Order: sequence, then structure tokens, then C-alpha cells
Amino acid sequence: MSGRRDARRELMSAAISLSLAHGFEATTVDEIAAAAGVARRTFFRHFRAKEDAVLPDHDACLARVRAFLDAASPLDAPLQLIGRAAELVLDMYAEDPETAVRRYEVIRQVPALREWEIAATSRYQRAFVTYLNASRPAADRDRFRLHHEVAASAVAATHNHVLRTWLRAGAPDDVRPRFAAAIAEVLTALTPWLESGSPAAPATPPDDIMIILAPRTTPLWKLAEHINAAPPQP
Amino acid sequence: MSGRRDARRELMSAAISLSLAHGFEATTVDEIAAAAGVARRTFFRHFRAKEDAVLPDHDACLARVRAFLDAASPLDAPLQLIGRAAELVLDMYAEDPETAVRRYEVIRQVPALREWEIAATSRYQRAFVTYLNASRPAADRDRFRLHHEVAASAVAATHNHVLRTWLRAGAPDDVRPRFAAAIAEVLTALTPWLESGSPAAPATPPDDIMIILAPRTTPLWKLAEHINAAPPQP
DNA sequence: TAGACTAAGGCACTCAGTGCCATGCTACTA
DNA sequence: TAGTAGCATGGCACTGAGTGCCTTAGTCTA
Repeated sequence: MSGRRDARRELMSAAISLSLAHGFEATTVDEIAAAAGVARRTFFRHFRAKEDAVLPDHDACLARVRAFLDAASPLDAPLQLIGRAAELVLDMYAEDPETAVRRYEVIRQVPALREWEIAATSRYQRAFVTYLNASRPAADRDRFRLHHEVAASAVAATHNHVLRTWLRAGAPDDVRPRFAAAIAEVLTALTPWLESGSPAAPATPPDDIMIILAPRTTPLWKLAEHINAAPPQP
Repeated sequence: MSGRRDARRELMSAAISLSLAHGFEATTVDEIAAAAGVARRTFFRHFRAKEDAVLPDHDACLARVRAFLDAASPLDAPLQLIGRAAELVLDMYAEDPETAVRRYEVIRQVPALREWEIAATSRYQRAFVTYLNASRPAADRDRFRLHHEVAASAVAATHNHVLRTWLRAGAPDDVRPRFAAAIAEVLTALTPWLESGSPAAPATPPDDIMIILAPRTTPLWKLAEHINAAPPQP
């Protein structure tokens, strides 16, 4: 059992190495299997598709995320929990930064792999939405569906952005603090809207002459917005 | 040219009908081609993959979205423009609600198609982010990357939610008002944060102040001209 | 030692997707 | 009218992913 038990790891490693060397598309499953010292048929016992051998194990991670959310206390703020759940995904990468960077290198070059990973990411997002909906009393649920979609997508976007930035830099440090800072900011910005309704309406300026005082770097569209927001002249 | 010019439409229609009748996976390209009265080889001249025959033409739509954003005036608020761009995508579905509903029925049942569409959607999101980044002065860009990722994902999530809700209901009315209401709410909630700058707010862009004194009726483009003509700061 | 379970190998098959060449139709031109 | 360039299509053969089925070998247990 010692020699062959890690067929899965061998296959993953071979898939990444061969893809880095010759490109993912140009690498056949036969070659990967041969490099790992197993039969082609065995490859498909461990992976549903060629792509799965290069990408991290999102199936297992998604199961962890779901279990975490299922076990969560109703006393914790749902948004915070979603953030923690996203951290679980991040942990998967952080556990083996070297492999993560190698994977990223392959994925970056192959559209098919990028799309595969996007699809995987979207499954986490669905889990977030499901949890947020469930955390809301049934009577409120419909009024908050859009909020939950946006919140889940914001958390996912934050996760992806932090992760990619970190991987692109070669995974030089601990991602966790990076993510903690980013997610804190996003959640802070999102929470008021998620928990209630709308923000303020802008006040209204003067008459026939307009004075704009603004920093030099103010973008044009912002000036335009202010000007357009002024009431029409008589 | 009259008999065969619409091979593409015939193929799309056949692909959807056959997929609805027997399932997408169980339908082979040979069957679709035969039903459309063309050769199998012709199918792959019109579609890159079997999935493309069932899904709407995201390639063309993405091109429209990019063109729209490229042609956008810098006087419009970027967030509003992203919202308008998302509306272009929605229009593609709204143009032919019946087909959209039939497609949705197929997609809903086939995970592979769902993922294919998610990947397509993500390309719009990338275009949004690219535009938001470009709309920002280079010096600010890095401070706003996360904001832009979140904003783009929020717009995409809003679009997807409105679209899916509408399709699930059988496309009973005009989607546009539904989307307009949803996107207005989301953008209103997002705008203050998006403009607030990054973590650790620099709190220091002053120094270089611009004062514009102009009649109320001054056209925006003229203001823009003056602003752009101002000498760069040191 | 027998029997059960599990991981793996081997093989044949379907089907998506591609490359190559031939064919037929249209339009423009000498 | 013939020639020809261009383009959409057809036909064919080939690669490679993914699956079903049966066999083999190693391991665990009674």
C-alpha cells in the first residue's frame, strides 16, 4: 500500500509539471498517467476530467465550506460567517503555497482552466447565497434575495482578488492578513445596505452661476454628476 | 444562398429542441447537424463547441459591450456606464424572450451548460473591471483595484439575479424596468464606498485645487476642455 | 485457507473537436 | 462566354477525452 497509495498525488504533480513544461492542452492523459506510473484508466478513477488534475480539490473544499456554514451558530453575523467561509477556501491555497503558485502559472496561460476555476468559484458563491437566504426569516427572504446575491458575489470577488494578487506576487507571505484587511473593508461598506434600505439623497445647489471647487484630480465624470444634479434653471 | 444562409439559426434551433426533448448530453452533434440539414463538419464551422449552439452568442455580445465601454464619454459616471453595459447583455435575452426561456430550461438541467454560461458571464465582469481601472487616473489605480472588482461583481450579480428571476417566471414582461430598479438600488448603495478610496485612506489629495467659474448653461464638454487644458501638477 | 472488499489494469467503444482536401455556388472580370 | 477568385459546405480520417465492462492483484477479516 505504500508504493501506490498516493497515485492521486503523483498524478497531480505529474499533470502540473508536464503542463508547465509543454502546455496543458499539449499534454495528454496518457502522458500524465505514464509519468505517474499508473494506467490511463486509473487517472479517470481519481479525476473526473483532465482539468481536475491541475486544479485544487474544490469538491472537498466546497464540502468543508458547506459543513462550516451548516454548523455555524445563528448568533454570528451571517456576513462575517461568509467571510470566514471564504477564508477556508483561501486556506486550501495557503497550505501549500508552492503548488498554488505552480498551478496559478498553468491556469493563467490556459483559458479552459481559467473557466474551469471560475465555475468552481461560483459554486462557493452559490453556497454563500444559500446560507444567507436561510439565515433570514422566511417572510423577509424575498425582499433580500438581491442583497444576498450581491453580498455573496462581493465576498467571492474579494477572495479572488486577494488570492490572485498574492499568487501573482509569488506567494511571498501569509495571505490571511491580506484577506482579513480586504474583507473587513468590504463587509463594513456592505453591512449597512445589507441590513436595511437606502442611503441619503444629495442636497441641491443654487442658481444661475455655478462654482465648482474640487481637487485637481477629480475625475471629469464626477464634476459632470454634480452639474447634472443641479436643478434646471427656470 | 437563400436555402442555406441560415444554417446557424437552424443549428441553434435544432440544438435547443433536441436538448429539450432528449437532454443535452444525450444529443450528439451528428443528430443536431442532421436535424438542421447540414453536415457535421458544418456545425463546427458555426460553433466552437456543442455548448455554443445552445447558449446565446456571448462572443458577439461581449464585443458590443466592449465597444460601448470604449466609446463611452469620460463625462459619464463609470458605475452608471457599467450598469448600462450590463443592460446591453440583458437586451440580448430580451430581444427573443421565447428562445431565452427555452434556453434557460435546458441550461437549468445541465451542469456543464451552467458552468459554460458562468464562464461567459465572467468575461463581462472582466470587461467591467478593465473599464473601471482605466477610468481611474493611473496614480489612484492600485488603491481602487479591490473596489473595482467588487463593483463589477455586484453589477454582474445584479444582472444575473434579475435575468434568472425573470426567466424562471417565464419572461412575462419587460425585464428592463426590473433591472433598472435593481441596479439603481445597488449602485446607490455602492457609490459612496467606491469613491471613498482605499484602506488606510490617504486623506491627502489637496494642494492642487481647481476653481471653475462658469455660467450655468456652459456645456459639459467645454468644462472638460478647460480642465484637461490645465497644466499638470508637479 | 477461504472469502470479501478495494484499487488498479486492460480493452473496446462513443463522441467531441480538428486538419485536409474536394466540390459547388456566386460574383467579378477579361 | 469562359475564366477565376472567393467562400460556404461536404466528406473523410485522425486524435484524444471520457465511460463501461471485465479481469487481476493486493489486503483485510473470519
